[in-house]
Amino acid sequence: MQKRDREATRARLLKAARQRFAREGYDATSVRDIARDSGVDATLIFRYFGSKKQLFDQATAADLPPDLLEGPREELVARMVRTVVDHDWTEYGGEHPLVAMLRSSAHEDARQRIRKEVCRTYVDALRDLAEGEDAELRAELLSAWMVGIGVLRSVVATPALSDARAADLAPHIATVATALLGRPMSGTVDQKGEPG
Amino acid sequence: MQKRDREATRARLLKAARQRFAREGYDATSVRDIARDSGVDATLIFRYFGSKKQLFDQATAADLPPDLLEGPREELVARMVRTVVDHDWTEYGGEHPLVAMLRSSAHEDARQRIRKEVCRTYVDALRDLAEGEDAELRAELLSAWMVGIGVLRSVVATPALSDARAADLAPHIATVATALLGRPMSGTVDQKGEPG
DNA sequence: CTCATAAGTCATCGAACGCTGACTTAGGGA
DNA sequence: TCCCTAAGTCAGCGTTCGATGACTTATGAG
Repeated sequence: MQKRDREATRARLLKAARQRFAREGYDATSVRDIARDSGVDATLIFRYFGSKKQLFDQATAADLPPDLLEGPREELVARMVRTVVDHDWTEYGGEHPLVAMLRSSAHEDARQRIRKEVCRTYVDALRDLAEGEDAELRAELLSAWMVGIGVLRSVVATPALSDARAADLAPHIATVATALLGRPMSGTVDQKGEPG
Repeated sequence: MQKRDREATRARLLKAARQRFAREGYDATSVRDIARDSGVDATLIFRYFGSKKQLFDQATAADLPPDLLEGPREELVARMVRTVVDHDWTEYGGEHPLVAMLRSSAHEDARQRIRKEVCRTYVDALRDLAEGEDAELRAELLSAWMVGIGVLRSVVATPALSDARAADLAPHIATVATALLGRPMSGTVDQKGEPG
């Protein structure tokens, strides 16, 4: 028996909710499921979060926009791929939060969240790199690639991409990013003081 | 009042089911929704299809693998993009069937369907074109792009890609496909006897 | 027209859903 | 130790879900 601790209980609910919502989507997840997973009474969900919807919003709120903008510009795409491929997303049921949220994309709220996140994390950052007339379109095309890689990895589970690490993708990333952005792009992220 | 016609009623149910399941996913769609949309009594769903699940299977059964393999090999990717971007998917609620099925990807059955479809439609066809050591990986990377473009268009609804026609993407498709496959690829589909 | 049959309707089931208000219990300050 | 308060429990509400079986009605063959 654990001690009574409001914040710890809240955290356990949030963690279980994140995993359930990621793996099974909003509709297929019941508040009773989340309560059972976390070993917490279901009614506390409403006491602490108000409603299932508000729990979803808080559980899937992207608390972690990784430091994509830090580092050399020519490594931006490589850093994006690393967050999609190498990052540990076990907190989100092992799937990239964006891919996970696609499962709940029947609801307009979730769609807007996805839209905002994709634009903020990928398109906006890439548009600056893509110079020329249709910079927006090329930035979106490269963003589409990132999202597609995430989808094929964790939803479609296609053989080669599922097992691939970011390093395996590096040469291809460099080629495509360079071709699409019209400027030389690196496929790998330079690690300070790390042996090559 | 329309005449009693088993096949016509079945077809109306299938059509309504396709649109509902595509737009809102499996869980957010109730058999009563489908019945209301099609103006048919809900119990006929179980009489004609057995269960909601079997209706879903039949409604989303890909009856249309477009003739992707017909035509010049160097136009294969361009043909794929056309089916994603230019094809009229109003029968599926205006969204590409694969993207629509992603909404139901919480269920393992749907995931397997998606996996089979992606592999059959995209990866298998592209692997032949990608010569060299990691042909499989490059085929999957290009497939990921196709899927990602579909997702950004209809789920994320990013501005430039949503409005784009296949012709707008042509030069970029040619560039990326050529770079990834290591052989010259066309960005457009040559139309027989059609003025350029 | 008759009427057997197939097409469509109706009432309703049990289970699961999100959610609520009244209740019980643990735990630290006095 | 007492006891007030906050943390956690419990029974159950109203609704909706997928699904069933008995019923009614239209329709075409004879």
